[in-house]
Amino acid sequence: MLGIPLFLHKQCCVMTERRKQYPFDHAEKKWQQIWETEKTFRCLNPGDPGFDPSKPKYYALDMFPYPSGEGLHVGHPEGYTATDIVSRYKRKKGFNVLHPMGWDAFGLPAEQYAIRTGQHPRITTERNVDRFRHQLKRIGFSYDWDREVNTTDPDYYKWTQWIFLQLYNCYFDEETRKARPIADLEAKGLSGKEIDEKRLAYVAEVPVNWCAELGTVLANEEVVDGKSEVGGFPVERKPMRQWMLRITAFADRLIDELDGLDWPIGIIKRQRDWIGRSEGAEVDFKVAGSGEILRVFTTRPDTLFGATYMVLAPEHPLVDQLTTDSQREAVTLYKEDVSRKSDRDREEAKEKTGVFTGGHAINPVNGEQIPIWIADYVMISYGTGAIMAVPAHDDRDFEFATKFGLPIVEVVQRPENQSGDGCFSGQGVAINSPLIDGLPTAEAKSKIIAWLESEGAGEMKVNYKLRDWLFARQRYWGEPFPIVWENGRHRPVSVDELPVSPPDMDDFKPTGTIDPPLAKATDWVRYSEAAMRETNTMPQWAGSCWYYLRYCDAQNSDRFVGKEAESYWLGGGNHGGVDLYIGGTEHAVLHLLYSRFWHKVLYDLGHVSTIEPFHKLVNQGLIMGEDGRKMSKRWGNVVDPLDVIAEYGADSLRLFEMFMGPLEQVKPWSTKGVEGVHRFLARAWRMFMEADQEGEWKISDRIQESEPTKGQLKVLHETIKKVTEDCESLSFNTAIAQMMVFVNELTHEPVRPLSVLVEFLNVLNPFAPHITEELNEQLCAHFPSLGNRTIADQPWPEWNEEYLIQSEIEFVIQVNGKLRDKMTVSVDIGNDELEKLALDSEKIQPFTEGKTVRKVIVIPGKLVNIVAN
RNA sequence: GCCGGCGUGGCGGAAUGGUAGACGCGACGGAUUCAAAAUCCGUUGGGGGUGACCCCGUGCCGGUUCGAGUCCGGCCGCCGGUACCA
Repeated sequence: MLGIPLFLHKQCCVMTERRKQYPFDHAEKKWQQIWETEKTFRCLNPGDPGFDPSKPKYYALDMFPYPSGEGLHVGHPEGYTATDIVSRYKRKKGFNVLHPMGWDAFGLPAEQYAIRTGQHPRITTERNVDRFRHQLKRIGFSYDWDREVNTTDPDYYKWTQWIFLQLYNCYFDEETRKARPIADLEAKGLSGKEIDEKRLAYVAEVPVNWCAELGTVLANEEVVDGKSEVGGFPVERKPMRQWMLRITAFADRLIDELDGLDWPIGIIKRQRDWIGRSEGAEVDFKVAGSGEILRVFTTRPDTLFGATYMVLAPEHPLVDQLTTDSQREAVTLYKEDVSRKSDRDREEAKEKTGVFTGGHAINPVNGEQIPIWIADYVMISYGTGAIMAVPAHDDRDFEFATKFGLPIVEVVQRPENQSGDGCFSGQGVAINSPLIDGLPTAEAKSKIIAWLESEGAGEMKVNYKLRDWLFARQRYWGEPFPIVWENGRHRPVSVDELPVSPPDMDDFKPTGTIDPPLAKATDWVRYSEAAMRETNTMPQWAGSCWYYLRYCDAQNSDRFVGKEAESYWLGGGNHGGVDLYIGGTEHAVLHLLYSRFWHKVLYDLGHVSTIEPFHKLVNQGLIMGEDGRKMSKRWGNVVDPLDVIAEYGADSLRLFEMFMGPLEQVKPWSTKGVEGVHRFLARAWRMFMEADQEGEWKISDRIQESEPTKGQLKVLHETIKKVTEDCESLSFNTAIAQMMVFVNELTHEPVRPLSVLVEFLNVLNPFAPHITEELNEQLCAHFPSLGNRTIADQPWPEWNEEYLIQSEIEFVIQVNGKLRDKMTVSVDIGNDELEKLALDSEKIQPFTEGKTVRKVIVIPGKLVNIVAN
């Protein structure tokens, strides 16, 4: 195995040599070095020396990555390349462009690694960040690295904690629908306890997904099949004291204020669905033979007369009290049964189950007694955990009633055009409902709600699927809360104590109890004689909620973002907010919702100038492995951008990322495809350069300071137009195709006018910044008339429609919509003449012979269609 | 089940209701070469014809239109999201 056959080895070297069709390796490193040392893409803020206030601003943002131990794969730079092209394009269009990058670096993997190895998460995090930064720099992105942020940096999380204190120190005012300082409440004379109940950051005892093995609570989406997603450890539901954020107060605004946003409709819809607003009524049912009241939520109060039984969630607090002795055993068994089922089991159960409690409730509209059942198709976590069952008009109730032989009473007349029997859950006209008979559903609803309200038996109610945000984690590697506890009460630390840094520890293992690892740092926890520090940390979402704000003014040590910087980068322009935000769909709901929530609070408190943070959002599609499977270690199909760069160069990588297909689409990686765009760049190179006898590259003799021909101007201006429009619409794949067309044409020209080639370098530059700068430099050295300049500084060229006009146009002649002939005629030919030419065409004759020409349609500049039969 | 998105050559993909398949990959043929690689030129949706040309073709069925990949209705398939939300 030791002796590698020599010929193989040799062939291998030859392969590498042959692929370097132009000296990309040297040129790319050179220009990256220049950009680094000269801070070419440094972006100035208002007030900075040299800042040009006359330019419009453009903020192009990437979703910043979690710097994992694996490094980037070629999927990551897809969105980054898109924003980088737009950034470089906009700079050339005369914008001040903010294009930053940073690290979402708190998180579980670094902590898990620390638990296994004892190595401090700061060390691994730093190493991973270095690797990510190195990879990104090798791709040649035009980030302003002076604005790099890292959520684990004390200068950063200081302000994360500061924002938490803003949330802690304000409440939601129902009247103005705005966050207000709690000073308002103090002025009104509310007690400390009453105020604590209104804060946007509050403490509550809530059931959580507790994973003892990981020693932390998990979000619902981190629990799969009743086990932790990471490690597969058992997860149990248990009530725990937790920090919560009152996002539900903003539910309506989070829906309504989506309106002006330029987001994919799918994402808007998912946000709406997640918030899950539904309008209806809460109705009180008295429990027969006791003073208890059972409250239910329904979106169809108009069907109240059809409620033939009631169902409580098995976990409902009144179940035990309602259960009669004869049913007690069955109820207890059922509850045990349900508690053993995982959420997944419960969801997948096809057959409805449930038991009768023995108790009865009284329907407020007609005084009828209806049986009370418990069943696991009713969830304790939604509405009131109890429903009135209307089997005639609800599919689930219908299924349940049919199975258990419960009565079904129709109270909505289905419209005549909708036939069928069984359950009807649509809108119709109320029947068998004395108070509302004959009314269509909408009116019936409002009348019955008015009646309930007058009787004190219910009220209109809006329910949301959205829950308050569980904001605490039992972890080490996260932002500590700037909170201390004294005599069972919490209070904030003073702002000048920020940042509250995590203590240095060697042992990051979970404590084995519900106490977070920070509890082990007893010196740190003891804040004073009487007060103890909060030992929970914030979830990873916290740092990513506001990083786009910090980029505006990343070095500011007095404020989370300077007022002027914030209002310039986020407030200016036609709309507010980030002008372009590109990232994956995996953040369609949570990250974007949480960010929007914080932003709105900061807006209400006067700290930011827009109601929404992200004006335009685009999701890039996943890049699959070459085998069509998702890129993962498991399949061994992961492609490292650095390997691609070593073989074909960064420009080829960038170009191929964009050439694969539409940005939003899922598409597979292809090494052959990279070779394709690499060949294109090599052809572009050879359009400028040729190798002399010694194999040295020099400017081609065919490039001359000559007048361009009409044809050359035409293809150039077509290219400028196409690339400009495609940059605006993010259709980079077709922009590249057009540039290929340009190179194919110009390559064949015996003389290539300098002016034409220079403009081409301008449009190619945002896509392939290294090769274009290198060629430009060579041109400048050879043609003194160009002066000494860089391509990135040159303005984006305008296209001239005049050059696009052709003197002769090829017309298509159709008979009955089918292509039969083509002819080339002068552009200024009249429609009548064209029509005549078409009818007289020899090739057309056979198709019109013996037929009557009914109509001739002439589309100027395109075609003639003869209708004949 | 429900809600999105998408079905176009061997493959990735182009096509303001107006020449379907731009551009790229692959394949085939040729030039160059001792030979190869690289490069350059040509062909490349299917079928028929010596040929000029002809017929068929954008998942399937129907509709609107002078004209449909594109618009409308109904199906089928794939991908993503979501799930007893009362």
